Amino acid sequence: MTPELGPASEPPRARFTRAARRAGVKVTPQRLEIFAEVASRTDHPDAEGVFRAVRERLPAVSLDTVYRTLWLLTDLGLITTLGTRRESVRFDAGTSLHHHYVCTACGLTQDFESPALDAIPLPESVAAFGVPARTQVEVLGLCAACHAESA
Amino acid sequence: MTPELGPASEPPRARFTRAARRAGVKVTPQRLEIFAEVASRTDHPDAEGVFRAVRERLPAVSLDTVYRTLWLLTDLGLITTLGTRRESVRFDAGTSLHHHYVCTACGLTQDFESPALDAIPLPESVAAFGVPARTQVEVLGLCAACHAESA
DNA sequence: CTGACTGCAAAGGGTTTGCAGTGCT
DNA sequence: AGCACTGCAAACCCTTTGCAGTCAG
Repeated sequence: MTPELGPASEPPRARFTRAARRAGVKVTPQRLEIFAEVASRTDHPDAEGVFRAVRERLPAVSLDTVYRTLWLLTDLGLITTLGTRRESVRFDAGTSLHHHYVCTACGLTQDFESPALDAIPLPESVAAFGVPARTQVEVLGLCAACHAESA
Repeated sequence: MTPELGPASEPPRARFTRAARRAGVKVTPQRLEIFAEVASRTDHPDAEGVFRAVRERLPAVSLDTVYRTLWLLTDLGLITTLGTRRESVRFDAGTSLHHHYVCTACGLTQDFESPALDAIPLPESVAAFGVPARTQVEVLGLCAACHAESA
């Protein structure tokens, strides 16, 4: 699911081209433009945001191509998604401080507790963002079931 | 947005009743049942999952009441949502290892880097879940703008 | 050339909302 | 008794899918 993220130094278009050739998928102007857009941004745009930006250079792109391409890039390991995957919102009775183990393949989220992780010191730079309330560690990986399946 | 999570020891129904009285919202069988359900679970059900479970005790509940109640409980600070809020999926060109500062009010997510956080030792218990790939720290709080607004 | 890819439009699934009736306070 | 709350059903939004034409390899 996330084989490698590749060298950050190589220009986006070249990186995509190499990854696409290797995976046997076609290199199209839409895909180049979409990857270049995501790679150039430090905020975390959703599909709509990418669409609006890419449309300025490629007026004919369609939103569904943006979606298809973003998931393709995810499968190629060139980008990742934030938070839980393409699922519905999940709720959590916040009765105790805990951390999450999230399976990147199926989205299964399991809690674990760790007094050591509860007390992580934050870098000072965080203060610039606002007022932190709590800190959670998110461990991303494959769950046992998905790992067995991919073997 | 998340004033307090309250004592975990108090029974769920009593906790909800106190919180509701204090906030001036009504205590209904549906709300009691929905909160009791979420509080009793360690997995992270979505609205549909809560709905199915609650329906066994309250056959007449409707899915939209479950939604309304879950967001009410979130506003009361009794439960939280997992991952980013009720938004669309966001994408991230994963070029470097970074951590996230997430505003619990507006969902704004900002990256920051911290070599110290990159190297957190994980507790051994995590190995039981599967094969970890990477670890990210998620700092939850208000962003500067939302904090200013709530003041 | 040929199959993968795109754009279009319509379907899909999760979530929200307007309304009239119900029940908590 | 009054007003918040519920259930119903329709609306909504984001995302996905089927199809015919197009283009990269």
